Amino acid sequence: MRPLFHPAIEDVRPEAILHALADPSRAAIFATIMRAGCVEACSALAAVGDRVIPKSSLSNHFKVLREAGLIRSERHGVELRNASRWAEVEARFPGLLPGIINAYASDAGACPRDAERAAAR
Amino acid sequence: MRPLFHPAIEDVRPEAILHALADPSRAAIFATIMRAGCVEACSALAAVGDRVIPKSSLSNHFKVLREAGLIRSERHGVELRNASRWAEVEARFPGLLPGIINAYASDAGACPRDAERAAAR
DNA sequence: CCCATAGTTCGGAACTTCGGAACTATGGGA
DNA sequence: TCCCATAGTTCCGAAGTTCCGAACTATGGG
Repeated sequence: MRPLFHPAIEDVRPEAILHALADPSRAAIFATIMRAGCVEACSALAAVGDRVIPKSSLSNHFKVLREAGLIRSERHGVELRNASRWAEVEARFPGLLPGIINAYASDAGACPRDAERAAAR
Repeated sequence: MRPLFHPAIEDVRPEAILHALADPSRAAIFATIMRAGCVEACSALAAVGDRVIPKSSLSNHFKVLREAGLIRSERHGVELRNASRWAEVEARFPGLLPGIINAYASDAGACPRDAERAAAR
């Protein structure tokens, strides 16, 4: 458990980032870590929207984000603090993260309405 | 087979785009369609780098790109012509596609050297 | 030493992806 | 018209991935 693996920024691959953020829960977790002034415990994110994420799935989501090079996790006492690696990733792949985060943000407005429409059928 | 389904641009979801482009073969296919002046037959893309892609996998890749809203396919005689929906997607999610395409492009330089280094061990 | 809390690992069920073989659709001769 | 060639699609089994509950490990506080 101890040695949390973080890839060096030059080993970060675009496909890993896209794969990590192609899951809306993971994208939401990542967006929260970014917005939250860059440090957040895993358990603070146990829900996305109104959906509860089981601990084991959460643990896996964090692992995927970590191994994609998107976040850095450190043990602080009994909990894990997660910081986004935004600046590093932005330097390596300029425009990638803003594009993705904006896409999800602009979609968030459309999504509830879609859900209503779907429910109305 | 006949009715090729294309989502309306407002139904296109960011996670579908990320998922479609998280596969390097599909990203390469999409980049080629874009660069090639926007129209290309499926079979013109039967290889990515030096790797041959079987017909059935190719067909599936095109389907994923189509259903993600990234390309538009039309039958022209016996073949399918594929055009990228870049402008529409760019209008809906500004910066998303350039960010992704640039990330892959800037990684392409790093990749062969990585391969050499790995081979040298 | 024991307990509580925070995460990780394990393992099986459900889902996805890959690719070969067989199939369908379209157009061009003869 | 019939047959052939070409371009894609569908089917299906093997291999891989994801999800999540249960059991486990690590850390710190009585």
